[in-house]
Amino acid sequence: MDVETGGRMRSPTIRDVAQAANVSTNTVSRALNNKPDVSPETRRRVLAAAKELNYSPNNLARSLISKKTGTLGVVVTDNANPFYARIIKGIEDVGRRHGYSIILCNTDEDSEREEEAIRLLQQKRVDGILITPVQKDFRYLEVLRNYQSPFVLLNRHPKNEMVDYVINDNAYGARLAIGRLISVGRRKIAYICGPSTISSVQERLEGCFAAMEAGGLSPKSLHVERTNLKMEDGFEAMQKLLENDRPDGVFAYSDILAIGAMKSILEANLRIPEDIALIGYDDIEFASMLEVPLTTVRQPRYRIGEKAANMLINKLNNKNGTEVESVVLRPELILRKSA
Amino acid sequence: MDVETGGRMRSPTIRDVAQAANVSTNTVSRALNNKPDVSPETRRRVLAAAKELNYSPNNLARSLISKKTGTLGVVVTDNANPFYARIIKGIEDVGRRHGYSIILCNTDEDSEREEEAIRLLQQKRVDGILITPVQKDFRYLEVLRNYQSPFVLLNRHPKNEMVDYVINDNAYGARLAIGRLISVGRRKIAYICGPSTISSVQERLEGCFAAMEAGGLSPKSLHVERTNLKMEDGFEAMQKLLENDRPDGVFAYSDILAIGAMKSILEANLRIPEDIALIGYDDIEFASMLEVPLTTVRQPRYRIGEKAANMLINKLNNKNGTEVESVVLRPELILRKSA
DNA sequence: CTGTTAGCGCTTTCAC
DNA sequence: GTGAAAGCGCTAACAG
Repeated sequence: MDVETGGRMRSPTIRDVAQAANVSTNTVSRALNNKPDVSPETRRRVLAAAKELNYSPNNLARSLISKKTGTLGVVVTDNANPFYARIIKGIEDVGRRHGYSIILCNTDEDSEREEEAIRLLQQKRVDGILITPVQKDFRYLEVLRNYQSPFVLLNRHPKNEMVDYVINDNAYGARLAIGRLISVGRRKIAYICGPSTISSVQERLEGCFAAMEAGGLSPKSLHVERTNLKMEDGFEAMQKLLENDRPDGVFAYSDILAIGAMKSILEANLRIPEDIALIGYDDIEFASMLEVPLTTVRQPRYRIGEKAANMLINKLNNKNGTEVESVVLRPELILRKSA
Repeated sequence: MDVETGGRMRSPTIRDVAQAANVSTNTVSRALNNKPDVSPETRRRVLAAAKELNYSPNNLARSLISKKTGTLGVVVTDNANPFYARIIKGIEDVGRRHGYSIILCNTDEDSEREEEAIRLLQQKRVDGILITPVQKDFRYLEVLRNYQSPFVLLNRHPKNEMVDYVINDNAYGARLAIGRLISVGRRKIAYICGPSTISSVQERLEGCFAAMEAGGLSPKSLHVERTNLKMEDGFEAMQKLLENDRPDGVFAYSDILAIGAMKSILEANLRIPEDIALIGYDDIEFASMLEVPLTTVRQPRYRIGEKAANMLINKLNNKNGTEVESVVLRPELILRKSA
């Protein structure tokens, strides 16, 4: 309900409630915040007045004083990517339980937008930030650090920097994948992946090399096909691979890329896994429902979100002092039909 | 960069900048906001000082005065559902272009949480709200209306109420689906759907009836299988249908339900579409990549988000006065293998 | 128990 | 052009 003042409507403030209840604003504040030192009778009157006026406290004013907004910034490359969508869900659940809401920003893998997003969140004075960095450059780290509030990195992290992050063991995951391809007799193996600046891309690459070595194949023989991270990129990358020196085993950096690759393989009238064995990464919801159910390396996506949110909230409460924490979750190979 | 005051660090305020530049806070404000009446030299000094101190304006204080937060609330049932994920993306894109960020809230189809979310957004003084109502009751409407700011409903809307909303033509979409099932010779048709309180569920049901009639089948013969909206619900609903009086054509309220149903059908060693033709709704990204590529009714998900965000922002700018606007987008049938 | 005063960081009059 | 003063809505510190 709004309050009328000379014809203009405005939402009721604590002063309106105070007047209605015939007390000072201070008393209203204390009654509404369940502080002691308010007589039951007064409290009752205040509550009644607040309800009557449909009063809703203005968190902006509160935050200005408390220096806490109860808001976390979440920066990802694309909220519609099922991988991130699920992580966001984990963050939102944990956040809500602890009284935080989240402001969502997409970067679409664009460093400019990433920087804008961080600055914006900073201006809105979010209490902390959860971010999957674009990693085309390092500006984000500088901007984040100039900001006095805590942040936790998701999925990607800079080498040799002391920052909090939650990732999965990318090298291990890649070893599982390549190991599987080798164990089903594949010798001409390709890795379809994204830009080399992205830490998870590179860590998986190193895992690939290690697994090749361990499997008695020359790491040099691994065909690394670089592209971007959209489904179409996977499609095109696979087409290239089909055109020259077709592999018999393909490991894709993500399920999204794998799906693109799958499309390409099937369109070429080749069979999966008979002609080409295919393995993805992430285990998004639909991996099991695909035309060829996808063998993939599962990351605990929801838990990544949960864990990161919990870490951030602990930091906000100043648990564990200023100690830097990194969490590496273990992925697992999910065998289906594609490899 | 932070400012030190007796050992305690705090982020720099406009006063710190003013001191550093040897001007009043007022002048800083005007310089930073590109207002006229600031000499070039002063402006330069202010900007330099702000940069030096790494000053970031506090939007809370600004918003307290301007009564605008540059934030929109987005309330959906589940951000990880690909249907909503894509709508959110549309909202985020439009919002960002117009200077709005978004606070994301999930309800998980729970009216309590919906009410909490709206109240929270209200306290945070978001400029407007975009919401897919749970529609288990009507409290949300009351709460939204008590709030002085505009809102736009997504996908679902109450009957006989003057509110702004963006939906797709559910009855039309359902007619396309049922029409298709009939045209491929199906006579025993089932509709797997959610609770009857949800407007889109009922509108599609009415479309089903109309299409049955038009196709020469008794509307009464439509088997309506009510369930909830998760994939497992689709699975279980289909199992029930298989057990008693198996249909030869199934229309599912959503692709998610259709996927559950598909699993159930294939597990029973029945063929799609030979034994049972199956049609979904929404056309989520993966519908075309499923084990049996899904025939479905496509909704323009991204555009729903875009359109709703644009409507809301127009209202905020007080275009179109106070006129209530409802937008009904036209869905289309996408023929694939399942029907 | 309750009211008064001051101030969070900023913008907006209104003087000068 | 620039500064001083007031105030957005609220809470914290201090009186009484």
